[in-house]
Amino acid sequence: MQLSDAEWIVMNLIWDSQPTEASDVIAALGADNGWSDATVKTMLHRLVKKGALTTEQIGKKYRYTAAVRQSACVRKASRSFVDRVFGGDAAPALLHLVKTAKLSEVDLTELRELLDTKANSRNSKNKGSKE
Amino acid sequence: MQLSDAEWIVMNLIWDSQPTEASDVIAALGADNGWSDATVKTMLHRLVKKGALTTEQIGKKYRYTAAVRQSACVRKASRSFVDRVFGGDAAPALLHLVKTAKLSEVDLTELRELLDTKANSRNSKNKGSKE
DNA sequence: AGTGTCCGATTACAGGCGTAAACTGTTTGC
DNA sequence: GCAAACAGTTTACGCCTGTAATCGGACACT
Repeated sequence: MQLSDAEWIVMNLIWDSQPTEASDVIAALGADNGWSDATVKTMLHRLVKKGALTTEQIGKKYRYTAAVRQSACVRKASRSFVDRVFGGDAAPALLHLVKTAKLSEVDLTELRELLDTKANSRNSKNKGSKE
Repeated sequence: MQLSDAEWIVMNLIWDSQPTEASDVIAALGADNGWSDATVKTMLHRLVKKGALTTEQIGKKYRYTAAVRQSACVRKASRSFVDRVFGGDAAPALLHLVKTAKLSEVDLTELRELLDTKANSRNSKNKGSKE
């Protein structure tokens, strides 16, 4: 599922607080982004049409629920980003992001732990090709 | 400078081997991507028009040279990626990428060193930003 | 019951993108 | 010198995007 910029904004909101009604989305995004009602409605409709959202009719209103997992979309977008900007090579991408990002100490610690984990698992079982 | 997918492909090639003539780009990208000559020409033209490339006429041919720094485009694309997918928060982006990326031991080491550097510089010049 | 209101659906429209053919002018081989 | 090759410019076209107005049906209030 490829999402456009604007669609990401909508989906991020819905992933955070699904199921959601259109009015909530309209309120939130109108305030945050200055989109008109009509624009948000269009977004919702397109997302339903492309299968990223489902609607269930509760009484007379509809509730919107994500039909695609956020993690899957994130994975896809990340790969696409690394592919296009770094030619598919994740390491320079990471280096770049670390260099430019503002990271809290907690973030740094967490990242280091993750790297340690990766290094260890590599050392112990370095024949598992399970990705 | 915002580059589209296809434009990234062209620009990455040119950054790697500038200055370049159209024929080289056509040859490389025709082979790699199966693009027709016409398509590559269009890309080059559009990139010139949007200011990402410059042409200098050497004799009768033109040579294409990047007019924007790769690093600047990378920075912009990275920010845009983090913004759209992770709501501007770099830390989850990094965690995700580290989790899913295949990283060599060299990559891992390099990353850890970079993290250490960041942590140290933060500790030494910490002036109580409490956020 | 009529009218305003809310909400989803349909329609609109300009600009970007991927893809490419056609046109034009120059160079070069025959 | 003329035709083929080459290179840059113009034009084309359908789809996606961002942005939005308008339509149409159901409810709600007067």
